[in-house]
Amino acid sequence: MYRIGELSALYDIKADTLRFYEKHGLLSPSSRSDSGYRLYNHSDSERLKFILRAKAVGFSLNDIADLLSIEVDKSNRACAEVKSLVDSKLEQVEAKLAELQHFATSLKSLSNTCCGGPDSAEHCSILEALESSDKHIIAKKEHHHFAHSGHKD
Amino acid sequence: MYRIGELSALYDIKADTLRFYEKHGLLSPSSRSDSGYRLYNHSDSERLKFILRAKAVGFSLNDIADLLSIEVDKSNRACAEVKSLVDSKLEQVEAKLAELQHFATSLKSLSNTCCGGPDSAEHCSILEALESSDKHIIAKKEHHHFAHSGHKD
DNA sequence: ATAAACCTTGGAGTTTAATCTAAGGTCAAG
DNA sequence: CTTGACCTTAGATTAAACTCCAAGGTTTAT
Repeated sequence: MYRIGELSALYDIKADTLRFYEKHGLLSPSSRSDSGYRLYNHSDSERLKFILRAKAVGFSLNDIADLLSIEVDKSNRACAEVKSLVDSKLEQVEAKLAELQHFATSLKSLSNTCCGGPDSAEHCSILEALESSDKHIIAKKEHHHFAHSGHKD
Repeated sequence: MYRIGELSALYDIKADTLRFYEKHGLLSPSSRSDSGYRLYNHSDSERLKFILRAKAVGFSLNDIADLLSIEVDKSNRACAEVKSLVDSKLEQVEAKLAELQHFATSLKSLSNTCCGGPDSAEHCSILEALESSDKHIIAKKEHHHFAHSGHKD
């Protein structure tokens, strides 16, 4: 059992943040001491970890409340309603994944081209790197065929 | 060339948001009309796309300003300073990727177990699904050997 | 040439997610 | 038995990211 100060220290957040999450229905301590102190157990701690991870990848506290509300009735009853929620969140997650993979590729290529390679930089900004990673896909189709194609600005 | 209303409509944001981004140094129109209207070109539009994508995957506007500031001097001069910025952003992106993959796996397993399978639900919340996806990795090592192996919590 | 739909600015207001303050109760150590 | 670190509550303040408003100029269509 953790008191509010212990749990907040564990995740490097403020005790106030935990009270804030409680007020907004995201995380309540599973019990209280005789004198009214909040007491969090392991499961509360796992729930907090989830909240913080979800937040880190761009979900709002409302989104997270939705995710946490996915508590399917064991008797298979609530499944239909829940499935659409899960699937819509899964779509969001997969869209974010695709974006991030794009970013990662661009940052890697930026890092290699600008700072690792023997030549002077050709891709010189994250934007150019992103554009060139798009072009790379097209270039494959056109078999890397860069003639003097009139580039009008 | 887009006017502010056209560009904002294109990305389903408010014109005010574009003025806000301009005030905060994220995106300025490449020119103005005679009467002072903002005029955005294709490259401005690409920059906006980048901003919105970065935002969607959990970067703050400050983070995004950092990313956009990665404009390496063609002469290879600024590379050293820039490389550490790129690499630290890459680390952030890869951490987010790992989190999201975790989420995606859990949501998929939740969807399958609860709503697709012939059996009644066993994983009944996103939290249990996340926990069980951790266990799954351990289970692989033990060659899917679910005997009564004393599971001490 | 005048209305409707757009644009300009500066500044105020809103939402989300915390973070701080004040006034007081609790608990372990000296 | 009191000092200091911790906890309680309610409510005020902050910061980021918009979002709206007022007063006025511009463009386009009739």
